[in-house]
Amino acid sequence: MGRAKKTREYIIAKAAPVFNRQGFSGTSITDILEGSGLTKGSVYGNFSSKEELAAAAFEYNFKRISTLIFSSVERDGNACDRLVALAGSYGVNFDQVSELGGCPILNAATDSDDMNSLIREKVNRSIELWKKTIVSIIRKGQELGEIKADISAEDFALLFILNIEGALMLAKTMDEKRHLELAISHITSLVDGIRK
Amino acid sequence: MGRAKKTREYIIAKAAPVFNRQGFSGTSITDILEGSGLTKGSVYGNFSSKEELAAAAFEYNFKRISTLIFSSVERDGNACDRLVALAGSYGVNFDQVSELGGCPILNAATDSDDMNSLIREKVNRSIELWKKTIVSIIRKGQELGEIKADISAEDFALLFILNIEGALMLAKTMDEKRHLELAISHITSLVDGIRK
Amino acid sequence: MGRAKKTREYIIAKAAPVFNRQGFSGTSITDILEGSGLTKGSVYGNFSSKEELAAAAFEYNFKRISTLIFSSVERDGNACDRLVALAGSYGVNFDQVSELGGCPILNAATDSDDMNSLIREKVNRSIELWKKTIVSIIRKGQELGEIKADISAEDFALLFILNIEGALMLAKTMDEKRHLELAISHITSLVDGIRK
Amino acid sequence: MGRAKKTREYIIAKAAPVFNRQGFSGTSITDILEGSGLTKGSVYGNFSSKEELAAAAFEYNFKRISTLIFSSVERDGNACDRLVALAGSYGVNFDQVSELGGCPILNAATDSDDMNSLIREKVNRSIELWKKTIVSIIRKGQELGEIKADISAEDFALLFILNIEGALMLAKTMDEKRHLELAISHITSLVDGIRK
DNA sequence: ACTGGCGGGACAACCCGTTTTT
DNA sequence: AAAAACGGGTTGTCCCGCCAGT
Repeated sequence: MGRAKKTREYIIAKAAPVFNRQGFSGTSITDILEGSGLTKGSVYGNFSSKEELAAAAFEYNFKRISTLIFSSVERDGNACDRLVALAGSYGVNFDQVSELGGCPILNAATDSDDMNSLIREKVNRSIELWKKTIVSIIRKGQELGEIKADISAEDFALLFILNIEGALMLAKTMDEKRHLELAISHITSLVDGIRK
Repeated sequence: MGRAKKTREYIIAKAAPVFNRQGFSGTSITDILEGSGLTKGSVYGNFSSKEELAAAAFEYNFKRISTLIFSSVERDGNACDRLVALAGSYGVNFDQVSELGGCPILNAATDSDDMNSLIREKVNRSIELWKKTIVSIIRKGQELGEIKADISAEDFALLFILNIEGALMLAKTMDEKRHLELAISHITSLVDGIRK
Repeated sequence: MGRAKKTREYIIAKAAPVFNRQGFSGTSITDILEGSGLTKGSVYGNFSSKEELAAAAFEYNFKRISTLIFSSVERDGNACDRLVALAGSYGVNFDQVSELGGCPILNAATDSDDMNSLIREKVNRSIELWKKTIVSIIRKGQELGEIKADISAEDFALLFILNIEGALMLAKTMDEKRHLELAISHITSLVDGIRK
Repeated sequence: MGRAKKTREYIIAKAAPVFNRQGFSGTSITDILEGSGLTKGSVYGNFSSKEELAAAAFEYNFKRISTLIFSSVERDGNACDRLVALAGSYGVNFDQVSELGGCPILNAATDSDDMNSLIREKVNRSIELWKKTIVSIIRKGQELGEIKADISAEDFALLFILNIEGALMLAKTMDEKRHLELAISHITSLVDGIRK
């Protein structure tokens, strides 16, 4: 990685949790600068606007959380087990995710400022990516006869996501990790329902 | 209603959708003033700060959406039918809710600015209220033998809420009303599962 | 005193120390209202502008302090003794004057906002009045042969005033009552110098 | 001088007479901006608050007036002559001082807004400095046998200052330079009184 | 008739994201 | 790449007019 690239990455790493916690318009460039040794010059030398930085920060956040979540899911094995493990991973990593300001998808999707922006686009792409991952687990499970064939993989993936996101919101707002665990066990029983 | 009270209500009514759409720090007092005929004098004469106004606006939004949603649910009848009707009501009223900027609970809960504020408190109270309503429907159903007695009313209510909220987020972000309907039919099948 | 007159006086009495302490532009109408039970309506019903109120407040302050200072000076007796007593009176009443925010003449004269205003005029008239009082004491003393005849009463009066005012400024700013007492003893020796 | 330092100095130079004439709360940042080619950004880039700027402006004013006054006083020579020259310097430079808005010490000390502020502190330090200068002239005179040894240098200095300040106030308010001259000639005779 | 207090809107101080200069 | 300047935006306060209710 070149030096320029490195600075860019450093800025993003510093900006990411701040944007995730405070939202786009709640975050000022100065907020990001504080305690980072950065200067406005270096930020605007690397990003053409606050929005571009925020977009890069979102991607960084998403990748970070994704890595965290997916790292604890075996790459192989029974599809149902993998789904259960994936859901469980949100519970296991809840505290770490909270520390970074919560789920970046949930935050960015509801951060109302970025309507019509390039962030919105990235959020949608991220959800699609997430969905696709789940869909491919299910499809593979169906091919291997581990999951009922007449189940809509798309719908199940969506249900999975929406349960996690809804639970994350509730857990964070009400400060009740239990609510997330409730959703996880619900998903687990859902998975059991499609098991062949 | 006195003149002052009326102005106060008018300000809240004008501010509510703007806050709901743009979030707290994404909304400037000027945004609210624009096209409302209001002036700063009248706003700050009636509210001591932007935050106080935002809190009042949240309450207004919540009450408005609640009325919308609950008005289409029969006050009497079978508990399961009522739960299904309640879930369905989110689908029926989706467009109207969208017009107001989406679910105020979802918006306010994820609006990262209001950590530690009086809005946060109101959001939590609103969720509790919503939960309590569902719980009481279930409890009544259990008493009348319409719903299995061994079901946790609390957990079911939470699951209900988190499915709706997660779906609302997905539907809004991806502009796919279908996702909400998916959650509704999921809830419907969940209700069928607890029917006696 | 009619009721209207009474309200007017009450407003002035409440406003006077605030203006004396905070100056014209440093004082907001709201400052005066606070903790007085007054309302803006009543203020603007009785005074056409903030400036008019400030002018009335200055007069009130001046009269109050004058009364305080002159009340301890015998109306008759030796002119030199009366001058010494007058000077001493500033020392005796220093704490009370301080409580009201200091010498209104000094405050108003140096309150730079009221250049070209009706307050400026009132300040000048007040100084003239003060000077005249001292001049008349001296003149009477000269007529009665208590004071040297070749002394300029005007100049002596001016010197008297300017010593008191300068000392008041120093004493207040540096929080050293001693500085006022120094000026008083200086004036005392000055008086001794013109005694016949 | 670096560019930043230069801008800072320029801002202070522009702000100083405005603050001296209009007082702290009577001066708005916009007042300073007007006709100076300055922008808000540059002001707040160089000063963290209005108060900090006002404090810098006071120091600038004080230094400027001090230079004006003390430049016409010989560094050597008879102590009494120097004291007389110093007093006289206020008369000679009265018009120039007036043009800058009057004596910054008098103005700042009576500008009621800055109670408890860092300006107040600077004012006190300035008076102390002024006093010390006079005291050292006297002390030196006493050592050289030009001034009576039993005179309190401190008290004389205070008397000197308070006469000048009181006279400055009177002269400015009543628009009578004569009053200042009266004080100067009074000080002159005071000096004669301590001459050995 | 009068006064309490709501409303008006200009303006306050200060901060923002960004561009220009060094 | 950093520092400084920019100027329009932010929330909130100001003084004051004016109307509603006694």
